[in-house]
Amino acid sequence: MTAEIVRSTLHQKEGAPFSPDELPNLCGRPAVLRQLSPGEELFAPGERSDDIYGIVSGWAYSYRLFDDGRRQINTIELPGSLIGVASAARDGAAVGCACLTRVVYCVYPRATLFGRVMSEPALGLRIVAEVVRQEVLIRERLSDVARRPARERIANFLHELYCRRQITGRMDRPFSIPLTQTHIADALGLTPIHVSRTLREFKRDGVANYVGHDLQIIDAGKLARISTLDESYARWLGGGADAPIAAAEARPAMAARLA
Amino acid sequence: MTAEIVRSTLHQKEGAPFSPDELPNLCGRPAVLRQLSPGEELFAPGERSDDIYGIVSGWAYSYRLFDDGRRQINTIELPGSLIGVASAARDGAAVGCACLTRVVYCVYPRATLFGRVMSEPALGLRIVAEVVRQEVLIRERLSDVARRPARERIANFLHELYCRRQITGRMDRPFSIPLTQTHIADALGLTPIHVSRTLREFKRDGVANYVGHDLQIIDAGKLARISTLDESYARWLGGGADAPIAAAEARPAMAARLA
DNA sequence: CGTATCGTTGAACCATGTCAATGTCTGTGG
DNA sequence: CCACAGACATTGACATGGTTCAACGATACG
Repeated sequence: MTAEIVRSTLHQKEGAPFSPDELPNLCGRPAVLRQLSPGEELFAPGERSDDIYGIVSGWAYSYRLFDDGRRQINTIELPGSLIGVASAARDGAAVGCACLTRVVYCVYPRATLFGRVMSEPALGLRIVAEVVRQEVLIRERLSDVARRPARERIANFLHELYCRRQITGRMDRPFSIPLTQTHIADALGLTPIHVSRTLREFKRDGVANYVGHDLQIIDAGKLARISTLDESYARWLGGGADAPIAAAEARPAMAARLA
Repeated sequence: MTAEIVRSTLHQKEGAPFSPDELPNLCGRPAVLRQLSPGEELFAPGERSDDIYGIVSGWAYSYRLFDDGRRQINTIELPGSLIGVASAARDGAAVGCACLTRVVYCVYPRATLFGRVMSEPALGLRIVAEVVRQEVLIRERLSDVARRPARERIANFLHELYCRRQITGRMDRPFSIPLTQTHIADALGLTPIHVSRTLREFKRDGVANYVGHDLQIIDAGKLARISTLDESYARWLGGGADAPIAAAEARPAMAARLA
């Protein structure tokens, strides 16, 4: 039993460690639920919060604000995301989290959630898995921003979202993304102007186009071809249809010292 | 007692969740210890490993390798770091971890470490804290790479290392960093050539200079002035001399539903 | 119908990359 | 002790992707 929990927790077969359905009961009893409209904030930069949030439905983004007014979008949060675990590690950091669509989420006081871990250790492992999942996304973004030209960078970003879409709940067709060009720019370290130019090309090439305030993916195949996400990553994003892994059984550590 | 563990885990007062001293006994009994020389790898890209590593002494860096041969350095690992928690989430990712100096580290089979969490839940929270710590570093790096010009980017990077130095064990004076210009370039998304130019300026301005293969910080004050790390972050890096936090006590979650 | 928000377009500029050559140090083998 | 090779760092000339500035266009909303 223990071994099984460990195995399933480490090798996430689902899109995220937590499914939106189970979030309200994560602490054993029903959590507080709230909802917000597009543009509103779960928490604002500089605000000290002792809560952790779980997204039940909708899109949000967490970001950091700089003195000079610039904004760095770190992650796009979809249903199943746990928000605030990392943000609060360093107190006083100017991080915030705002909604892109209508968002329903639950609230866990930190102490309650972590207290629950003490009585239910497997929850701790799942939280580790969730934080790790976010870290993987950010590492990937870092590589993109550091080394890829704007075109690939944007394509990778959109492709990532396209792959994560199954978590969105609805598998719309065509898939549409509630992001402004300024959001994209702030996520990727570009200028809205340059995003505009690049997206213009995407439109010309029949890859993606704005419909109202949503960016619609017209041809996912073309998008995938422009993007440089490798296939195994794309699969992992989509819910870990990764090759099955022979998980080691939990057993006592071997004792040995350095010669 | 529980509340105390939760509190101390969440608001890390030390430089890292784990101290190098306690790493060998993390799983309850002495872990396997190994050591490597500069340039050798704890694990190589593409290698599938079911182990997690804890750095006891020395410097290492974890990185990702691309098809085109490029390398993205994600984090500089210092004593106390837990490596491989994130790397293995997505199997088959081309990530590796290599030594910058002689490194002593311990090895935990994943299943053993996570199995231990089941019997000692507080360990789970400490692992969460460690993963979160790394994530904060990467988010910061992302902001730098996305928005800062090369000069600030490099200054921030060096300043970060300078602040983390107390974890290095020896508080050398002057502080020296075992990184090649190519390492710095690969960490920050720059060209070694441009790093060279910028470091040349740093030398001219009496900020930092190479001595042998180590970059020595000559004037930490000047470095801090060039860098844009905010003060609270610098303190956090240095071991969380953060303002004390009134930690909430662990208590039952309030039950309430969305109206 | 005025105002706000977001996207588009063009022209000029510049931080950084690219290419290519040279310099410096260290260790090694004859 | 010298010759040589390998790994890094330095320097200069040139190319360019992306920014900046500035103006204009479209769409939505009260």
